[in-house]
Order: sequence, then structure tokens, then C-alpha cells
Amino acid sequence: MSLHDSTQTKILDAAEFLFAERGFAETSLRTITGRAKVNLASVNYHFGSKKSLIQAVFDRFLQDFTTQLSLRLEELEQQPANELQAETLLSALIEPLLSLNNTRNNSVSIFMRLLGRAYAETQGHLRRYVTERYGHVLVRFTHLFQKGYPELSNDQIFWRLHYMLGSLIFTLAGSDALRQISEADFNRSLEVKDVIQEMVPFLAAGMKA
Amino acid sequence: MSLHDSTQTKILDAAEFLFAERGFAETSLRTITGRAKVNLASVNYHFGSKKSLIQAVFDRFLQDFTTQLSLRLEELEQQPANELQAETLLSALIEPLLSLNNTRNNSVSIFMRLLGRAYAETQGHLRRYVTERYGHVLVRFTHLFQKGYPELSNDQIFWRLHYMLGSLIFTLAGSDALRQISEADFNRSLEVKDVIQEMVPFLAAGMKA
DNA sequence: TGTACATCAGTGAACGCGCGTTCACTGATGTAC
DNA sequence: TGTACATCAGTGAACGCGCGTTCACTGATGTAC
Repeated sequence: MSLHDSTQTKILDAAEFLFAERGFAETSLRTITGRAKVNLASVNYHFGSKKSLIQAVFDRFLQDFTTQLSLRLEELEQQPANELQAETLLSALIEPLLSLNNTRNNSVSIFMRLLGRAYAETQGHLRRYVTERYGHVLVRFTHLFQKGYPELSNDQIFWRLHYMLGSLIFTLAGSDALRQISEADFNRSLEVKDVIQEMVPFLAAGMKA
Repeated sequence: MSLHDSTQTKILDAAEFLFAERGFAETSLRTITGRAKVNLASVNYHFGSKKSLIQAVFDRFLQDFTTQLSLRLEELEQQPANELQAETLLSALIEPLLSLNNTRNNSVSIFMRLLGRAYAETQGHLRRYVTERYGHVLVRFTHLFQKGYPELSNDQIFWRLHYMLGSLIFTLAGSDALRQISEADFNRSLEVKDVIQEMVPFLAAGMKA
């Protein structure tokens, strides 16, 4: 966080960190504004409510991510079916994810923890909001898999994509803790980048099974 | 819930449903006791605190589950390495899970949602509690995989087991919603049992990759 | 150039509300002699 | 068999606390004439 960050940016930075760390209900506006070193009332001044702040935190991530992902999907949509291998399609998902780390540190694991929490909010406003605003990229991704793997039925692909998302979100959301265990037990220190790359063979094999 | 249930059981039943549905912080003791039709103060009388109630909800599930799982693991620990196929090991995990549904309805998806929430509580008391009390069965499960797949390194197995847990928890936690979509889009109605069985080839292929 | 007004970011203090927890109490059942 | 006391499950009302939000206000900057 630079000295010249606007109040809005300071709030978003503090909020995304704390929401990922503790959850939405467990993080009070007083904790957020305390960390961001801004006035308590400024959250409601800039964002209107806590609910809208949560959505703003997601928007900042999802706009970055879906812009990048859309570009990859457009390229792939031009390709013939035999170029749409599971590994290729996974890269289209993973590279935009990794590029988040260029903007801010640890963004990937923060983003995944937020997604995991949004997912847990089965009946909440957040899941609905994310699905409505960003669901179309998942649909395009599904179509590419159907084209690449015509021998699989549409509902097999639907389910397998969710298995895959589960692995990705769950593993990356907990990757800080898992990386620590991995280092202690196997003397092997991994970057988030490495963790993701290790997942590709596992996920690709599953998709093709 | 039968008419003869004790106050403790009524509280546990209401709490596990609501915790899975909304989360721990989002569920107040007033909501729980309202649903259970018992006095507000009786939670603190029987369980001491909200925190202890949460642990008691987990204990009831985990005792059932780990008892069953331990029996399977003992059998498998007698087997030679070539009997320890990924599919066999997965059954040892899945069958105790499915048998939870015999005791109470929808137990599997409630249990998985609770596990997902516990997992999200990265730094909370709950994750520590569950790991300390029930971590040893995960260790035994890991050893069986190492014996069955000696060509994989220990840390590959460690990571792949977590990919697998991610798929399982994430998919089953959201299985009610996913089953609805599946039925609407593909005219295919699935039981939780079917969802789990469909996951086996995906997960087994990934483990062997 | 000077004056009046509008807009905007930010502030400090207070608001009412729902929360987990506590406490004094009741009434039923069990136990000792 | 009768009496005194102990134990236990459960209750109704209140406690203080932290929460998200609101409100009247300040001070800086921009705009119109």
C-alpha cells in the first residue's frame, strides 16, 4: 500500500485481506478502517454499506481476472477441436489466475479464499451476485470442453468442471498452510505457481478419465 | 426429530442444520433455540458456550464417521500393496460417508458443508480442534496410499490427497444446488450417492496420473 | 480579480439493535437417615 | 413411611458489549457571474 493510495483503495486493500483471513461476518468495519488507517464512517461514505464493500472487493478481483480469461477464451474459440486438450484449457484458466500475483502480493491465495467463502454462502447475496455478473465466462469455458471432448456427455463435463473447481479453490485457498506443512515434512519449499503447476496432471487426468 | 428427543439432541440437530446453511457467526443462539423450540439459556446450560456447541456438533459427526472409517482402514492395513488400488482406497472413505445418511437425512451434504466452513476458518479454533482430534485417521489413509503407489513421492501423495479432499468437500457441500442445476439442464436427477460414485473415476485417474 | 455558492472527501460522536452470557429462581426426582 | 437435603434440567429477564449505520458538521476545491 503506497502513501498516495486513495481512501477507497486503502479500504479495499484492508478489507480483502481481512475478509480472506477471517470471513465476512467475522470482520467488523472497525477492524477494516483500523487497518486501513481511515475513518470508520468513510466506508459507508464511499461504498454505502458493508454488503456493497464486499461486492466491491470481489469486483476488483473478478474484473482483472475475467478480462484476462476472456482474451484466452477468444483465442481458444478460434481453434479446431483437436487443439482443445485438457492441459491447454487448464492453462487458459491458470495463467490469468497467476497474473493476479503481478498486481498485488499473494493475490491468488486471497482471491481463492474469498471465492471459497463466497461459495460457502450457499443462499447469500454474494453467490447470486458473482454468478449473475461473471457466470457467462464459466459457460464459455464449458463449451470449449464440450468441443474438445465430444465423447463426454454434457452433464459429465458439468460435474467434472466442478470437481476441478473444488480442487483448485480448496487447495489454493489453503495453500499457505499446506505449503508450510510440505516444507516441514518433505523439505520442499513451493511457490503458489508450483502448487498450481503440480495440479495440472492430476486435473487433466481426471477430466479425460 | 422425534418427540422424545432430549433438549441436547434438539439443540444439536437445529445447530448443525443452521451452521451448515448459514455459517457459524451468522447463526445466533436465538435462531438455534427458536428452531429447536427450547429455552435460550439451555445452550449455555448444556454446552457452556457457543464455541463448545460448535465443537459438539462436529464431534457427533466425526465420531460416527471416524469409527466407521477406522474399521475399513484396519482391514486395508492387512492387505498386500497390490490390493491397494485408488478405487479401493476411495471406497474406504466414501462408504463411511454414505452411511451417515442412514442415521439422519442429508447428513452427508450437511457434514461436508460444515467441513468446508471449518476449513475456511484458517486460523480459528475449529480447524485446530478437528486436526488435533481426528488428524490421525488422515495419516493412516496417507500411509495406505504410499504403500499402494510406491512410485509416487510422499509429497506428491500429500498434495494429491488434498486435491481429492477439495473436490469431495467442495462438490458435496454444494451438491444440493448442483443437483438442481443438473436436473434442470440435463433432465437427470441424481442422488447424493450417485454424485459420489461419479466422482470415483475422476479422482482415481488423478491419483494415478 | 473578487464574491457567492456548490460539490466533494472526510470526520467525530452518537444511535438503536441483536448478540452471547449470566443470574436468581423453579420444580421435579433421587438419596440419607 | 416421613422428613430434610441434594442434585439436576430448565427458565425468564436482564446484563454489557460491539456492531453497522446515521447525522450534523468541517474544510478544501471548483464554478458562475
